[in-house]
Amino acid sequence: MRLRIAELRDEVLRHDALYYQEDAPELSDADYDVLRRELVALETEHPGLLTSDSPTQRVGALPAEGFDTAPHRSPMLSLDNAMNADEMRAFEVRVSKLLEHPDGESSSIDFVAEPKLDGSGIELIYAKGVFVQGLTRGDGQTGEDVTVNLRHVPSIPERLAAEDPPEIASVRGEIVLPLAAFESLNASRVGRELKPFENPRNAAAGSLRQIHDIDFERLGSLEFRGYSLAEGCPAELDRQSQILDLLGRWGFIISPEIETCHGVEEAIRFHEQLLSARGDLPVEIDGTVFKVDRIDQQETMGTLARAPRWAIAFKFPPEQAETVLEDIEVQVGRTGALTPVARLRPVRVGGVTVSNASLHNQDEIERKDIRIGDWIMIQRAGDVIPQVVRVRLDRRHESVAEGRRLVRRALPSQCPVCDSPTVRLEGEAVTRCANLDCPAQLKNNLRHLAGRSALDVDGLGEKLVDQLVEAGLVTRLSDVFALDEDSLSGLERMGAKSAANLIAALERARETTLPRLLFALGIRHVGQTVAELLADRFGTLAEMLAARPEEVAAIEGIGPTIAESVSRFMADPSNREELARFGELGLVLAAPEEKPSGEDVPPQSLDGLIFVLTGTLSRPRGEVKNSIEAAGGKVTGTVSRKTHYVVAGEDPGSKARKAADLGVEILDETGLNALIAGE
DNA sequence: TTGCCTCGAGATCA
DNA sequence: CTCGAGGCAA
Repeated sequence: MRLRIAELRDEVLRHDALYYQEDAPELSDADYDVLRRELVALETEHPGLLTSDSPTQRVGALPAEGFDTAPHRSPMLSLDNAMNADEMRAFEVRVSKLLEHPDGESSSIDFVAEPKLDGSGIELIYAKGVFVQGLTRGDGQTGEDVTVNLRHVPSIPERLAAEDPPEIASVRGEIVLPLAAFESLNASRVGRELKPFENPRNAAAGSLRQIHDIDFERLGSLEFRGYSLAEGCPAELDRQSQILDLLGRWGFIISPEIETCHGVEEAIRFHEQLLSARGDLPVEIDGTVFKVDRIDQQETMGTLARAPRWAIAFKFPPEQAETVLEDIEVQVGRTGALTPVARLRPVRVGGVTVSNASLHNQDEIERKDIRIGDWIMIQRAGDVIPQVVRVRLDRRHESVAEGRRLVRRALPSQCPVCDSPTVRLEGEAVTRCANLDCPAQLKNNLRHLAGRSALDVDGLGEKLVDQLVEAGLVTRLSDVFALDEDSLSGLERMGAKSAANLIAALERARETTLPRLLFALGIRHVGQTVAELLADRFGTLAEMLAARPEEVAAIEGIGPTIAESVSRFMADPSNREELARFGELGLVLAAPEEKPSGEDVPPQSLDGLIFVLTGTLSRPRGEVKNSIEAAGGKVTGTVSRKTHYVVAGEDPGSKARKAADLGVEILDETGLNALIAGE
């Protein structure tokens, strides 16, 4: 027995090395799995023989903290949505216009229709046909490197089945957990006295983020389906449908339901058929994705910052459920706004259990005639946020109708937290607590100040903020910087170590930058963007405090509302005192940090320049536009004094004349390319 | 908004 | 063992 265990350990270690270091596994994942499981089983049976150097005990090869991040080869964008057939038709009109189709010819546009998989978006990189890296979507620019986990997903080929694979291929697709696998995985988890997963989507996304004790059963039940090739597409392919075929030949699973539709009406019919087949599919889907099939047309249309213009996600109607509105609670936000929140009898909808939903404001409650005790219909809109659709008036109980139970509770005239009078300004939907020192506002402001894009105070979370305010340790924002180990002792879950950590975090947070400070203050209408603008314009806090309202209002991108709010804040004596106190308590402003464009992004040769295109260019306009935007420039439609360059192709239109009139420089394509190249 | 994962550290019990 | 914080994904 001892011998067999030693043998297995050596084998597993050897294959680990082949797999992770050499990138040349000899065993299939399944065979490796068998080996490893035998070892685990024997060790479990004979705990006496378990040693710490066994590969089953090892976490070594994995990063100690979280996953590394890595940039995507090109941004992973999202898709525009259509919620109904009319929005689909509007999409088709946009497409036709961009392709300059005369009316009536639109039926000639081919769309590839693919089920919209409800999983987790992933990019796989193949170098010379070998799987080398897999990333989550992340923020679209940068994702988490989950390669180690993806190597155990059976439908991700280790090698592309290609004669002559591209140097680099970037295959994008979705990781899903098929329903059958979800069921058996949960059965097995229950058998092992683990909590079953709530829904396949979260189980799949969670599987990718495991870092210890890779769960082979879990990863083995995932499925990857490919849907695009962001890099490495052979030049002879000119349609999305051909790319899908290629991915299939390379060894990827492609959704079998995929079809090409001619024109929008056919697309709408496909979508309806898919909806009725939804329940019979092996994986969860939440709509249909339509892409313009021809790649030259995609290029002509181009891509916006957020999403390509040549694709759309036609979503299925959101799942709805009925439940009882048990109470309406009133929350006080950072700005003092009172928000009514529905407390619901928990109900499953769209794979999760919903028990809260915002009711937004008083008008909303009245418009829908929502009363405590009502049966209401809820749905999850836009994938995420639960909303109250309507009241089931036919199910309204007599006692609710007659108002014997608490009905249609208006937002109170007194703040539920501090009892100060509330106000609702003429023409505004929000009701506010007028007390600037309201503890609820203070708590939220403190949370905001501690947030990652503000002063970034590590470890200062919601519970701690509650305690600090309730204990009276913080009565205004600057008080956080007066905290010390002594004052913290006595708070819940606050031992010596936690206290020291918080003090250290505050010490780090004391050194910050002007934009972060301006954002951290929670000035109305000042988010990260406006804070940056203000900091760019004024440079120092002293300048900021000395700024005249007209100067603030004159900043490009800042309108009268924001300017008014900023000026008022800066003029307020108690705010000025607060700012001074921050300084006294050690807050210092360092030079502004590098803009996020810093390291990996090449220098932006066209930064801030505005272009107008005219005439026939050698490439589709969308392409030219993309390359200008990729270099940091902007392309607009009309020539004005703000235009920096007009790019003129073959027989230019009136825009070239206008440019000449306004004295705007005119470039040909050669000139443009030189400019992009940085000359 | 919910569900998932990880980490550090406090709380609890043998 | 449990909790709080933090991060990620839809």
